[in-house]
Amino acid sequence: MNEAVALQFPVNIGDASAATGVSAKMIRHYEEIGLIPPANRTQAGYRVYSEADVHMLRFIRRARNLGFSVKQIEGLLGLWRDRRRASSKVKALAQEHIAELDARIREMTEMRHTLEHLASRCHGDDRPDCPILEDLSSGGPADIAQARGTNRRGRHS
Amino acid sequence: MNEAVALQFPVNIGDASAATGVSAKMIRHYEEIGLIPPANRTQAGYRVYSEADVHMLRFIRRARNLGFSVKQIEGLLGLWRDRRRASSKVKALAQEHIAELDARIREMTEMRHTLEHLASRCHGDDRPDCPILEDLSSGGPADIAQARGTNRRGRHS
DNA sequence: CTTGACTTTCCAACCATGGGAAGGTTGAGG
DNA sequence: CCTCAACCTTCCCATGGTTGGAAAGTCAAG
Repeated sequence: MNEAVALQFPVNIGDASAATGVSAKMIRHYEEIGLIPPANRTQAGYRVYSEADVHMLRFIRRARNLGFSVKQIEGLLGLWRDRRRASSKVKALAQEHIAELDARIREMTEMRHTLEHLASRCHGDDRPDCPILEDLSSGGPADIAQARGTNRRGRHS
Repeated sequence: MNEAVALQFPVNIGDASAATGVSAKMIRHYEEIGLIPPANRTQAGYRVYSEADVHMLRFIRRARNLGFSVKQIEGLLGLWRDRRRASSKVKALAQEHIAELDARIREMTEMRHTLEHLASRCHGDDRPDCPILEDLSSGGPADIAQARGTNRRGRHS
């Protein structure tokens, strides 16, 4: 149905956006922060995008969908454009990102775990007592080291 | 060693921070956004915190450690203070948050999966060919519906 | 009094994104 | 030719949670 009527290049930002799934706002933003080079302009000042530009935007969206940061995408784009790149560099970037994902997943899984545990012991009825609040209220296992009893200039003598 | 010299209340923001693990910056921020009531002040304008205040700040930090948003903590604090609360409300809040965690974990796990798959097929040597870039460059399975062939006002006639 | 560790407020940045205002451009249809 | 809607432009603001710094005031110890 949406047979995609094959847009003819170059296109305006709206078409570029629709063709790539990157919002016009974000396309401008990426240009502003230098992730993509400044677009060509019509005499009226409208940005115009070539097929290659659209290709690049799609690349960016896909990388974002995989959770790469803009910083990382900058690197990926550089490698993408460099036909003499070493695939090891790409792989390293990917693995760096995988490690980040792992860290975040681990962190959140731990939270989920603790929370699940607490919730499972909460009656969940109209009585007020609740292990969740009790834990938050006073020191579950996860507490942070205490320091500084009173300021060095404390009034202790 | 850090036998915590038992600070005497009320305390300054620095001591409150050290005693709770919430940075002074964030304590002021929480006050500003109304998560906590405005602290009492000395004549000089220094914020002072009672033992109860410190308790509340610890509560907040623990909730944050579990990944609750400030919005959610607002709710938790309300329930915490309400001795006639129904534990069901607390549980509901917790489960709402668990669901959010689940969603994010699922999302990131999926990313990790895809990425891992691609990375495993990348030689990672000095040759340039790399399935990671190839996938980003042209349509892995995750692509977004295309719309709008050309603007409605397109030059098609 | 000086020193330095504290405190205050204010302003800005991060990251990625969205919202909206005010104004210019385009092209189709009347 | 004029009007109207749908585009486009730039600009500023907001989100969420946190950190950073600057400029200035306070406080206690030496």
